[in-house]
Amino acid sequence: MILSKTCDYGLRAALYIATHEREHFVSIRRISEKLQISFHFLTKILQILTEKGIMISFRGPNGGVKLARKAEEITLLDIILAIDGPGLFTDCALGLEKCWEGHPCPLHQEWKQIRTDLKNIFQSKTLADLAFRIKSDTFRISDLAVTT
Amino acid sequence: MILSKTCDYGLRAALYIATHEREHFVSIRRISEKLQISFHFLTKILQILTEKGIMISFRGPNGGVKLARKAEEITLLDIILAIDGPGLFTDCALGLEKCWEGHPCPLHQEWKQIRTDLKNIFQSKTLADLAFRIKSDTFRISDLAVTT
DNA sequence: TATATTTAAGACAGTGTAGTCTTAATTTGG
DNA sequence: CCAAATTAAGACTACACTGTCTTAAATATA
Repeated sequence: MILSKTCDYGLRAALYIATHEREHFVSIRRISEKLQISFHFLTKILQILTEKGIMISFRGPNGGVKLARKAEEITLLDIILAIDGPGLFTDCALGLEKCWEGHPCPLHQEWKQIRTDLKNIFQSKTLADLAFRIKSDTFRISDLAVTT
Repeated sequence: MILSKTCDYGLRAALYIATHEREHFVSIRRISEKLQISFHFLTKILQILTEKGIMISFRGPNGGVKLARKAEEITLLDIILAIDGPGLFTDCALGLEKCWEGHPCPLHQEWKQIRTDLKNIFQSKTLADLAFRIKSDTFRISDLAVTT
């Protein structure tokens, strides 16, 4: 698994929110039901994104979470870095602690390229980009169909 | 972490063996000491590679393990598939079970390309390719220098 | 044949991720 | 002010991955 399950859920939830932005808060209960993710678990994940300043939360009736910035300004990379950290984009393919230009593992150059490609993909896609695809109804963020 | 630690260790051990091929068996104890990997843990990992037909083992004095085929004929992909399985090259970026051409997640196309690139890199590199680099002494398979 | 060497096999423990549950704090609306 | 709704926080459980240890089986050699 490239991304942790926690991160997968975080991304899916962010995409759900991005496709339902109407200036108000979306309740975590609703997201968890629509995406079939454990409510309590999702709450903890979204707390991380709130702590990191990617989302804003609000308690009480009509509370929930919403994106802290416009969906056009949040990339998948922002969310991945917040939840899984930068390891995916920095770690050695063979798991060596000390692997750099001057002291490379035998896969270093090729791996550097893959890591760059990976980072570029996640950085070049915003929540708005993918939300657009989801709204076009041919892309999905859950194993089951997601209704409004 | 892209590859499991078990897989990282398996790759490093295979590369060590490939750089020390002299037709005879290399003891796991020796590999574990040279690469600073727990002996018992490494034994279990190499048992997997033996079960999968990638290595051949032999018990008793002067026993150990060796490559079942020539280093030129074993790719990194062979070892990764044996230990971690094919998930890295098949799984959806968002962790969806049901994500395919007809029912893609919004990152499907881009992700497919990354998975292909990943697979190509691992498939195009044989143990011999990397052993050659290691012997040139500018590449390493351990955080510490590896002596003969 | 006896002993030392080495892998095989499996039980067991430690750690981190994933997931559940309960209680507290905040907010709205009657 | 009170009750309901909702996130925050933290304790707790389950499971997989990582790592350790012990015993068994196989092999070489003296």
